[in-house]
Amino acid sequence: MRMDERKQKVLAAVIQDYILTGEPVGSRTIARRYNLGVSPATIRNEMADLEEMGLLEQPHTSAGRVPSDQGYRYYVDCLMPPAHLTPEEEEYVRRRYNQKMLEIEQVLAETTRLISEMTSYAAIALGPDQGRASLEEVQVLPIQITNKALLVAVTSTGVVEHRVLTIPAGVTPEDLNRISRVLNARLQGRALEDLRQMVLSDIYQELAQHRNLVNLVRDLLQQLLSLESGERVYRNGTLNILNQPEFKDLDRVREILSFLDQDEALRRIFMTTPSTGLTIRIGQENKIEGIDKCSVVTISYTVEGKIMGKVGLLGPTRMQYSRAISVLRCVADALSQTLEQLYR
Amino acid sequence: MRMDERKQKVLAAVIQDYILTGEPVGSRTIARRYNLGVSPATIRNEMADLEEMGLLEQPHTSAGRVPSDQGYRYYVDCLMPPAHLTPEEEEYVRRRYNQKMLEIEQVLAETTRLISEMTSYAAIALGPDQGRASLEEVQVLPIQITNKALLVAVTSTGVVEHRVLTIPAGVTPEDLNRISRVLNARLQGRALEDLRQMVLSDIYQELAQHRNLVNLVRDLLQQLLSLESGERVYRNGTLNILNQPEFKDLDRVREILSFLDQDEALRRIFMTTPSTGLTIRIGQENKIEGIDKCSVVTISYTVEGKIMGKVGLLGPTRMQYSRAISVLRCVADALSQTLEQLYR
DNA sequence: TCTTAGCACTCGAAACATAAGAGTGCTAAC
DNA sequence: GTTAGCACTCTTATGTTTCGAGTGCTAAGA
Repeated sequence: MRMDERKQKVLAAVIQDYILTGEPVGSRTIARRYNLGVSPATIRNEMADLEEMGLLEQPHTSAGRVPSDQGYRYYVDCLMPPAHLTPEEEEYVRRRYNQKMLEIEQVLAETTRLISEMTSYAAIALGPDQGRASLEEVQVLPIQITNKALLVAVTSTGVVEHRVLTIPAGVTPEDLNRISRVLNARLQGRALEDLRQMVLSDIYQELAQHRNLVNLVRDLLQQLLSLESGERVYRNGTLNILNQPEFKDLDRVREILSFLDQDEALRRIFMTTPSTGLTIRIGQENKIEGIDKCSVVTISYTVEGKIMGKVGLLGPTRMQYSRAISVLRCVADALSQTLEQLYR
Repeated sequence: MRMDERKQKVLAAVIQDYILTGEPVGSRTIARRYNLGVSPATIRNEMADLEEMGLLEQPHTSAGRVPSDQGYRYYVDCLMPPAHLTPEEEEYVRRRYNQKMLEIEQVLAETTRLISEMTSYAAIALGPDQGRASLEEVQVLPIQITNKALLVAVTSTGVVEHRVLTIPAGVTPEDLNRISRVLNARLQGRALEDLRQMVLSDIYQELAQHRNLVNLVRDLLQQLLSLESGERVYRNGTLNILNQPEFKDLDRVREILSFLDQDEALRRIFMTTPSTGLTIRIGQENKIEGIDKCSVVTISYTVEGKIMGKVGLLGPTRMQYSRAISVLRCVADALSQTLEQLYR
């Protein structure tokens, strides 16, 4: 069956109406609201064709039509009018990034907040891969008073992590200083995920000459290896799905919320997404159990042209795709610029 | 009306049965399952009395009885048999705290995880008041490569916070060292909430002699003032409420989940609780909008006899109170001990 | 050949009716 | 004071009816 222009118009009308109202839409409604210049009967014929093509579905015989995943897909690929944020909204996004934020974690947290606020869907984000990031600075700080020290590590992605260590009696601040120097000399510029395979025994040899440092150094290296080396995950507005009329079923809600609660699950969303540009996954296209009634839109953000991570949102398949896309485009843009500055 | 022994037995039976099954319980059930040696008719009379006393309620004429908030209250205060964890469970709790955890934040996160796991309710915790904690260490670290520095602050509660700073060109590591020394000398032992009222201008004067340090120092002091100074809030297992049959209503679920989502709301829960020992708030006793169908049990944890913060849980008024209490007691105990060691 | 008016048909949602069952309160007997 | 008996109440489940929205088909018209 061919997809002539009128079919396209009908399909677009059905989807737009359904996205707007959430109710199955009938031929009469289309004829009335969108003046295509033909009668309901004609539209009925077209809709029957579109159903046969797999683009529309009928919940039951006497209901209107509802878009199928494929229908949304066709709409998104071919029919959807391009949308832009208003200048005011673009300005608003820019302002939100103009706050003083000097750490990527803060920036990404703010990003998810912004996305969920502007779309009313659940916003998610994936931080840069810490494993590939290199160590930029390692310091062991003495802490007065207690028998503790602080291991601080800064990676090239600007993520700061710390670990508290117990130091054995007799270890002096000078010892710690020496340790810091050696660690920096040996580890600076090395990728976190390479640490595991590196010959840390060298360092161990060099530092553990003194008896009382043996335990400390072992502990320290162990802590270094335990630094989070995957991509960190951010989320915001997950409770927004409670406002979607299609999720009035408790079991489904539980399923989705539990899903969004797990870092690993969110990583899986991003993993199965091509690493570049904007991606839209509609319903079953998500090969992931539990969100097959949802759509996921993601976009990557970059620094100096290199992809650093991704941000995205999750909502019902009945999503305002054009809105979602324009928000994500704008936000990813502003985010990239912000990070660009951050790393300069 | 007097509360004789038989009434107590009937009330206890009704509540225990209701907690177990979640269904309104009738006189027949009580007579069958709990052998009080009297007939359903007698029990009916007692239940009518208990209803008149405000301890039981009837959803409708032909349903069984359901405990009222006051009924639970009487049960908790006077009837509930004391419960203890099994030795295995106590051992399990101890083992969970035997992991290497050197930071209070980690300990509290693990604590909420443990509580929600053991009770299937939502676990919440309140960290120590950072405002009253004193600064134990302030350091400004140079970071190689970039034009950034790292402000690290450690408070007496063992909380570590960091802030990234931009440093103007020309500032040397020695400058930063000097700044660290001065800050430490001036601020060590001061409470965070006193910083605001302190004459920071002294420090400003002392440090900002050099032109190029002016901005940095101003920035630095500002960051110090921005250190989180309230109590941090922890939560875990909030989605457990989706499993409670009494919360099958989406609106109620939304209300509670949104509530639990806000740090401020959680603080309010703890604030309205007397600062010592174990507290149980049943239903409307929570003077807080949105959780008036819930019960909250909290308990404080201490270090060297001083109250540091609180942990607790939130579930339906139909809660296994004795279980909740014994879990919280045991956990709070182990938590206190763990922190005790941490601070030694 | 395409379009459309007309109409019978389908199916779900809502309204209503009925029956079953659980539990109560009351009364009178023990 | 206790309890058996019984009428009564109210919810839940189930069935029935009605209503309306929307369809598919057919035949007439352009």
